[in-house]
Amino acid sequence: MRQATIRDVAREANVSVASVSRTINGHSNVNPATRERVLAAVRALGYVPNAAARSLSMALSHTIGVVVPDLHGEFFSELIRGMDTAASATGYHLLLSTMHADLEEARHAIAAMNGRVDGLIVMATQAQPEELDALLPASIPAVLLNCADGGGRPVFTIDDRAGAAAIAAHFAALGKRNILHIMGPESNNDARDRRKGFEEELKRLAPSAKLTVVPGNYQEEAGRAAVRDMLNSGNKVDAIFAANDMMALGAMQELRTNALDVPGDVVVAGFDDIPLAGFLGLTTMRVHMDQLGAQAVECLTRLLEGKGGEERVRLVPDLVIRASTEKPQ
Amino acid sequence: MRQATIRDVAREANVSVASVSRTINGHSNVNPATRERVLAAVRALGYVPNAAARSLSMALSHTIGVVVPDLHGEFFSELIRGMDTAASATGYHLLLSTMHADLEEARHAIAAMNGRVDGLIVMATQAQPEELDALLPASIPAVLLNCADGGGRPVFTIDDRAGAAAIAAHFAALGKRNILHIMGPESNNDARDRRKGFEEELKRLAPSAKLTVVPGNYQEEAGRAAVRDMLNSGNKVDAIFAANDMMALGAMQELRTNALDVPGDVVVAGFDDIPLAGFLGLTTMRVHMDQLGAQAVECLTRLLEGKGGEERVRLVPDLVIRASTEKPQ
DNA sequence: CTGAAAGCGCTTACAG
DNA sequence: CTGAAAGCGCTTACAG
Repeated sequence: MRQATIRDVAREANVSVASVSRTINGHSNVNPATRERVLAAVRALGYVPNAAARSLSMALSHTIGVVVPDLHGEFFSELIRGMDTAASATGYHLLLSTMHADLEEARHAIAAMNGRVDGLIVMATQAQPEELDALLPASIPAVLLNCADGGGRPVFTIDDRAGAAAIAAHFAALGKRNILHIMGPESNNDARDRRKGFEEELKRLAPSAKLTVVPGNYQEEAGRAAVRDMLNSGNKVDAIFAANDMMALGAMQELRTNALDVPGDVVVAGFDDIPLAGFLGLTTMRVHMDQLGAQAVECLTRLLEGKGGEERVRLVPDLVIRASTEKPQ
Repeated sequence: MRQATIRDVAREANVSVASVSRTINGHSNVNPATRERVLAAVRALGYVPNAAARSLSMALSHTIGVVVPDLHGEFFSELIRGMDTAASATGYHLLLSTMHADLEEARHAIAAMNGRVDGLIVMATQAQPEELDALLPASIPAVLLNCADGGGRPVFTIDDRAGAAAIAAHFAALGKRNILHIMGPESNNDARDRRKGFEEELKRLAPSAKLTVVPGNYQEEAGRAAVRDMLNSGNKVDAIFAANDMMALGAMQELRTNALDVPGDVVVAGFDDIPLAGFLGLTTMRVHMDQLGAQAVECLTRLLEGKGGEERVRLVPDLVIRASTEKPQ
């Protein structure tokens, strides 16, 4: 069955399409009697305005285009969920595309969004400012996620350095002085920032502490291997910070397998706060991806309403202390 | 900067908009020289067609509207991810809305999609067929998820009964005869189906087995409580099936706390295969929400292309045997 | 192979 | 308060 259009309603109510439009949109300059006739016709025909036609006419879609590398895992689902919450709270919708870390795909996705969105939220982590300029249409505002440099556009990021620094402060407060850091992949921005933030804060708060950094790959086994190597080398470590929870959990298990007590002999901390961390009592940094998504949407809607928007927001993760470290005194 | 339109391109290339349109859309009836001039103008102006205008003109958006109750948790994120994979493989986009189990919100979301989507995928689990008829526009096809009755529309569901039956068969094959089922909330469709499927298959394969069913609420603590009650009552159970993984994990922990061996004394199985289940070695049913989403999208695109579509697909979960039950002989 | 024109379903000055 | 008309940016018969 064909959807009724505004003309069908106008005919049914014996008025012009202009009057139907005014009634639908709640304009005040409509005679009450006319309004009633129109509303009756709307009900009778089950009329629902065509949003695409309205967008075209008003050059406004009340839709936000979202382009992310992937949709895999809690990280992205929380991000999208936060965006959805903030968007629907302000009457916006979400048009979703994945780009698989491929700028060509991103270009395609953004082209397909032209005319259907009022603004964009794009996570193109590795993109350079010039690439972003080529990618993003100059005609609509865009907010970036986890980009090093947005080339003047608002950027929202998780503050990895501040997060890692919080772990360093926690270790320092516990009096730990022989510390192992299991790094994430060297090629990974977050991994580098976590290491840097941890190292700098530790140096600042506990200059006498000894820090050993070993490579890792974010997998559980890397955490286990780091502990085995440590034990073999005879290095007397009293605290371990792994760049993510999976490696921290691997380290924790391996310590216990070797009859070391956590947190009695060695305290362990991770990063991300995956569900397993809560279940197994791992101290970690909780990353609020939903808040990041929500804030990005709010920034974009402010831009769309011409109310400006922050330049760069770094969302600091929360330290969640659990049984794998002691509570500070 | 204003986006260039097809008229700008036509002027720049000194042709009519019709020729620009034909070139853009790869029609064959364009003189090569004209085509080149047009393409040059497109490049020069950075022209990108307005997708909303095209949709309106062609009455085709190549977009699928997705309405789900929520975006929380792995369940939904996997569903959306599966949809995205299938959609982008066939050149479709996803317009996303959440309805929070509220039919009025769903109506609103669907109204906002009118004219912007070619079809709908809706998860309105509790909706009756008449409510669905009132909710869904007759003008475009819709595919339903996890609905008991789609009122003639295609419905895609997880086959909870078959999944639970697989656990029953597993227990029967292991020779278990004194069995406890920890149910999910009575009000929950899935929970009821899981119980029913388990009970029927057990009766069929092991008529002599004794089955005790106790209530639960999908929380870890309900699993623990069920085990405590069982131990207090002196009931000699040799197998436990919990309606979801969290309760199964609670039960497993509580058994071990009480010096019972899993799977030696009691085998335990859950449902869902959450990440924790893998980490802690819980036997469970793996639910492929991504496949469900992908199949729903494929069904809908087939409908859109007039190629019909299945009426009702029940996706059977996979039995994943881990250390919490023995391997069958 | 090409262009002028109508049409997709809306909104909004403009004139009355 | 109301309607005829132009316009949003496209596509597509139609005529040439």
